[in-house]
Amino acid sequence: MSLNEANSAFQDADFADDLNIGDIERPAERAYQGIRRAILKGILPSGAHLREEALAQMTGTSRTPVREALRRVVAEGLARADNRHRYVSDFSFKEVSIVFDIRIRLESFAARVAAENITDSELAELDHILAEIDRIENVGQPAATERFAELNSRFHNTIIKATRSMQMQTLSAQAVSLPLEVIKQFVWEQTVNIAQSNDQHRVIVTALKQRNPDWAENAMAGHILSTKPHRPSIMPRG
Amino acid sequence: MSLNEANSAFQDADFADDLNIGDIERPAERAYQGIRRAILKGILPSGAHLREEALAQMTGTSRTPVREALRRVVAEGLARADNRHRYVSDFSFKEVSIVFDIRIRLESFAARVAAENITDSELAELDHILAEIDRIENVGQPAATERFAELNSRFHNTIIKATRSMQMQTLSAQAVSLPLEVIKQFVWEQTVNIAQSNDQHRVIVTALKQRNPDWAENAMAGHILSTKPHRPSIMPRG
DNA sequence: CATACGATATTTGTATACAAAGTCATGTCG
DNA sequence: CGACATGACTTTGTATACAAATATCGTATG
Repeated sequence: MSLNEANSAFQDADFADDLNIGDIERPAERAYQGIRRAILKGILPSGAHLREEALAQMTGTSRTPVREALRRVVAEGLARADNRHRYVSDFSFKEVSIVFDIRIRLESFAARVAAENITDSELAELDHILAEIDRIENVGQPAATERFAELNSRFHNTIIKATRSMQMQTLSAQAVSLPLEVIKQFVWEQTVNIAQSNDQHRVIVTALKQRNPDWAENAMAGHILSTKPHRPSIMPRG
Repeated sequence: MSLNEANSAFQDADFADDLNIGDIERPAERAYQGIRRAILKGILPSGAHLREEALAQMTGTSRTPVREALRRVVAEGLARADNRHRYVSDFSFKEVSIVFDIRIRLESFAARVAAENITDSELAELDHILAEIDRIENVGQPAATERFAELNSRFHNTIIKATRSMQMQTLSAQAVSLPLEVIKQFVWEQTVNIAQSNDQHRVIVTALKQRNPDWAENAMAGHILSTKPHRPSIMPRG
């Protein structure tokens, strides 16, 4: 077994703590979150063979929810299907870089469409998120970064939802999940600038309030561009 | 049962012929292709509740492969998950239009990346596809349209593969599947111009041969733009 | 010594039984 | 008469047994 080293890592340990899935009741969700987090935390490294039985044990479920979770994980791009097996995707700098370039195009277009469809209550929601981000303290601490990641995610999702397009939401969810999580682990700790990011958020919201599609599109593109990693050296793997 | 009318449509009929899944052996593939085609052919109309047991009967398999197929269909955007149920997506003009706009951005970027990574053998493959499209006869006949759709699909997929990015391939597969199939049914019969389309293909290949990213990007954008439906009236549903 | 072959073990695919959750209609009580 | 509790029914969720496919490894053979 040439890929065994990848799995031997979770033969005898209790990963419920490590994966923070201890309090997730529904097996399908447990399996999904468990596999997802194991990949993102590097417990399941690039190229690791995702064996159903082993993952069922790891997440404390059975093969059925694991199989469904694997479908989702593959659809998200975190794993790839090959023949009948699945393997953890590689998160080389080149792959992450391309996903950012795709996000720039996808989300800036979303901002354009949103500018023409966003409701007042959604704009209020964005204002609220802006204020919450401003209130983050102890910048640099893991808790603060975590909090920002969550609010930032809500900010982007609110705009995507404001397009009123299910297809846009489906597609974006997939394009966004990879970098938002991978980068949170590898890049943000070192480079994220919450204040600067929120300044850009404010510009985007202003453009949306003015229902100015061109400006919204440009502002969103600039915002994502500014978070795109540009040095291969900051990627620890690949 | 308010949504029963959607399912009563396939209670007593034999859809194996209609769906052309008679010769697909593997249940998982049978289920997937069966559901997919039933949606695209309108047998399962927008909003129809996708019941596992009924679909298992329809495709001649059991619930397990149907559930996996439903995951794929949802990930592709052909259906949406809501609570614990799944429903056929709506293919309103607005949704199809947005997917085209996304494709323009996604695939033109793919062409840009491909220009820097494509191999000589892939360029030869593109030349071959071009020649095959030129050889299509009886333009206007369903068989010719079908043949063009297949070759056109191969043309676009070859370029996406030439980006050398798994993430690009994963994402594109989903963005492309919806319109390429839906439009084939509703729009192309009326508007596709094979000769004009292949002229555009030739320009794209020339740009790729010259390893000119800007030109490749622009040519691809123009090509997809020219196939985008711009009149709501040509969409029969939604 | 390399290779082809076949037995064995491993892994995924499929079907199905049962559990859980949600829905709807009915009937009872305020 | 209306609100709500109750229970039957429908549908999805989960676990598991078994089938099929594939990989692995030892052995025999040229």
